[in-house]
Amino acid sequence: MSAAQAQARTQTAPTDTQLHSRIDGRRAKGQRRRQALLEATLQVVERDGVAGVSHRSVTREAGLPSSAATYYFDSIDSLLEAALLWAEEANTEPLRAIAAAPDPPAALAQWLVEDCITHRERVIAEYELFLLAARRPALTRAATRWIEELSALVSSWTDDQDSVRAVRAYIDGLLLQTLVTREAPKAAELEATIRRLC
Amino acid sequence: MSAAQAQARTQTAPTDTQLHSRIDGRRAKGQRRRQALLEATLQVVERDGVAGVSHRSVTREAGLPSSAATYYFDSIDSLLEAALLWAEEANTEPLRAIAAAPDPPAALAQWLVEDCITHRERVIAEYELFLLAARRPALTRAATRWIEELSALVSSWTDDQDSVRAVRAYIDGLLLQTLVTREAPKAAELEATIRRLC
DNA sequence: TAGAATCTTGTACATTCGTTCAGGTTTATT
DNA sequence: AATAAACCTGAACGAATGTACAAGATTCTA
Repeated sequence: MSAAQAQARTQTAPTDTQLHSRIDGRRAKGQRRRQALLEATLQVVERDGVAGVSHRSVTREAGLPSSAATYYFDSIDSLLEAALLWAEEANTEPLRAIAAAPDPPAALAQWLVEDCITHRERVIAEYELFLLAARRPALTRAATRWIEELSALVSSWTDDQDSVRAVRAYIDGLLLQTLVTREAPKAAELEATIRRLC
Repeated sequence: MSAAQAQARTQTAPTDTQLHSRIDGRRAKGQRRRQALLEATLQVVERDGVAGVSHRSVTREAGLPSSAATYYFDSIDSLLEAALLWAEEANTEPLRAIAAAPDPPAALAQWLVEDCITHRERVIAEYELFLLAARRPALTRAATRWIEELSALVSSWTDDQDSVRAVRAYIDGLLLQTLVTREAPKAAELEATIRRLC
């Protein structure tokens, strides 16, 4: 019952704001809290990994009552899905800037290296959620978003789809190994390999 | 105390078999059970992910009393570490065979594609543990093993270390994306990209 | 402002978790 | 065969987990 209610609420929320002339304050608060839970979830994943995510840990992080997690999200999975989607959306803007740079491959290489170093925990969190999608179909759509955005960027300077796939795979693999070995990749080498693959 | 005892036991076990003229049956049994716990751990990771690994789930899988997990391993981490190391060792033999094949890049490509399809859960499990190493330094050594073995193989047909790193990263990234998107990679494309990177 | 509708949460429940250790069991030694 | 040493485990502990829902709080409507 509770799950079905939450589901219905989540789905009707967007259309409802259009039906009323004025925004329903109750719904608005709900949206704000949903957002807070997403940020809290990402914080927890960064700090303790996906394994650290529980209704209680997330709500504690967000400063909300523990029952709020059950109330605003059907399940932990839907919370993780939304969190991954939101995390990937944060990459949209940087990727757009890179596409507009004078030398996209160079800009991409530099951004990746910096991201890995200054936001290590965040990148680990993203890959944990990414890999989790291999098990939970509910997360697949969110995970695919990263793949698509990266593809779109690479496609802006090459038309060969095999090359796009290759660059994409190379980047994910390099980041993964960087996270594990703790050895920062060299931007120059990264850039050179990207060019070699196009 | 218990942790220290287990540690000491683990470390002295191998040398002890050399000290006695006959194998100590007690130790032998311990080794057998330790191995059983490793296999059980990998089974659990394949089925339920790293999150599903607990003292109880592993011992249940192995058909041993729940306290056995605490007895034979200091912690869940050391159990996971040993399991990852053991899992990677299972790849040693196939990689050696590939190195001896008439066309290593082609053999590698084919093996990877087949592995991804027929042992999907197993590969997911390996990458989960691999990524976990980014958080747990105790797992780093085990994770590095895969990197080193793959490097050794690629090094057998190219001397350029940049190329070795690139191929390694490409392979890991491709497998990762394959697991997430559930789209099997084409061996021909994989092989072609590997060659392009050398 | 009163009442209705909706949203929110405190609380309780049954499970599962990691850990501990006294006591039992197995193996080696004499 | 008897003793000693090492190995092993059942049972119990407090802590943390997901879930459910009645009661309370808030917001809208008339």
